[in-house]
Amino acid sequence: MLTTVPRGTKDILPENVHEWQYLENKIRELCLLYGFNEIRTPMFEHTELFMRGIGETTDVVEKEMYTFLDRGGRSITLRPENTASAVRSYLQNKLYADGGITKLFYIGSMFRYDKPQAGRYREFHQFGIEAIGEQSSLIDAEVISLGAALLKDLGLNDVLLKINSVGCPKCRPVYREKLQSFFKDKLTELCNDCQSRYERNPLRILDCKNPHCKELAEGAPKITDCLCEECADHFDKLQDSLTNLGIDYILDSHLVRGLDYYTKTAFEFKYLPLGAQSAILGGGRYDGLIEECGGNPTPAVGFATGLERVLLALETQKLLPPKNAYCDVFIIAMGKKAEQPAFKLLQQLRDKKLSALMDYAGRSMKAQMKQANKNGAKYAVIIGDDELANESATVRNMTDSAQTTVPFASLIDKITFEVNK
RNA sequence: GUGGCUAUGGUGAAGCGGUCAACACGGCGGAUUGUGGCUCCGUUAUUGCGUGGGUUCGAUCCCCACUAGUCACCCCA
Repeated sequence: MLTTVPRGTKDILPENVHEWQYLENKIRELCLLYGFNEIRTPMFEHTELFMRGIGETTDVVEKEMYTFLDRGGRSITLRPENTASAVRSYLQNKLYADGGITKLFYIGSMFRYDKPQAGRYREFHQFGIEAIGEQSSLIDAEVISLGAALLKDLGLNDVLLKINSVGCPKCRPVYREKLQSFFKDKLTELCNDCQSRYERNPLRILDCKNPHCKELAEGAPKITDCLCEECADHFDKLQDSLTNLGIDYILDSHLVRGLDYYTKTAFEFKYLPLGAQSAILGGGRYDGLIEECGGNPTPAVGFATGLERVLLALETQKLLPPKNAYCDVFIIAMGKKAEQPAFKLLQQLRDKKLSALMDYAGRSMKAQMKQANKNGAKYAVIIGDDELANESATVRNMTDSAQTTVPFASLIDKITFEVNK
């Protein structure tokens, strides 16, 4: 126990952090380009925020939240996603006061008590964006295009964009009824899950993987045929925008998002080779959430993407950057007398912003050379008895093995010059 | 939460109911005087085979539980 991480968590080790940094850098670069600003909200919030925001009957809230009472008796929950928090912050800090649209993005840990498997962790990381305060379908298209651009920038080509509209409080109930009457006489044939979905959330039946349910669902009314005029228009315009931008998509009337707050646009980028975890980026519009959280009715749209899954996808495609060694100079001190002068030189090089390393164990020349090599040093600087006697160091270029003798007096300048050239 | 599979040194992995548990990589050291990347040699790896029980004269190899990983379902990112 003492030397084991809790189930579903993972160390990101030094040999892999560069992959995360690479991904995060790409994300920040892109968000800047699209005018999204980073926001960092607390890792935990009042439980109520997620219950209201995400929806009490969702799986996330019902069985996946890390909820506990703090010492003051408050019910606290580790954030299972960041949209509710972003909206809370938007309201609390009156970000709407700036007028117009508020464009936010976040990167951070989320927590869900799931059964872990590859690409699914209890602590996982999401990057997401939220555009709050604009109802035009252009912003939906912008959000989707940012997602598409990210995956494309990363080199991930074999992704599939699916879109759908889940309607609004006006037209969804109508559709819901139509669906129920469609399944009414098939009810007993549906799987157990779907039978309970029939009452609670019949839209979910369309999403069922059970082959028989799939069969039964064939010919079910499509929500896109039942949208109210406003939703239908919004959806049409979104498709025009996507086509206009050259973003390929497929319509999937069975695409239903898991969280209650979605309205109108729902979309998902899939990377099929990941199997059950193929959903790498998903989002949609949530025009009702801000009001649900106590604000004025405010339209909003956003997405979230699972960084572990993106990384997994990049790994299968061999798209991750290699870790590059970072060492300009390795100093080799031979013998006790050379130790302090070498140590001083180490500091002087670092003061010049050159990355420098040395060995402290008094190993053999050969062993130290090996270390220099392993660390990817560009130069090795050797200081031993001969060098001390001559007040000069031996500088070895590790790539072409050329060696020169450089007086201590000009050593720093010489090395700095060589490395920076 | 349900079901299947798996669990050997830092890593990848062979292996058998009972002599020192292969091999490869890695680490460390060496191949004449103070020199790396290739090659060769030696050495090392909680005297040990996830943890705890059981069967047995005896288990790393058989059984059970637990833990963890993995896959599928559920759901999601």
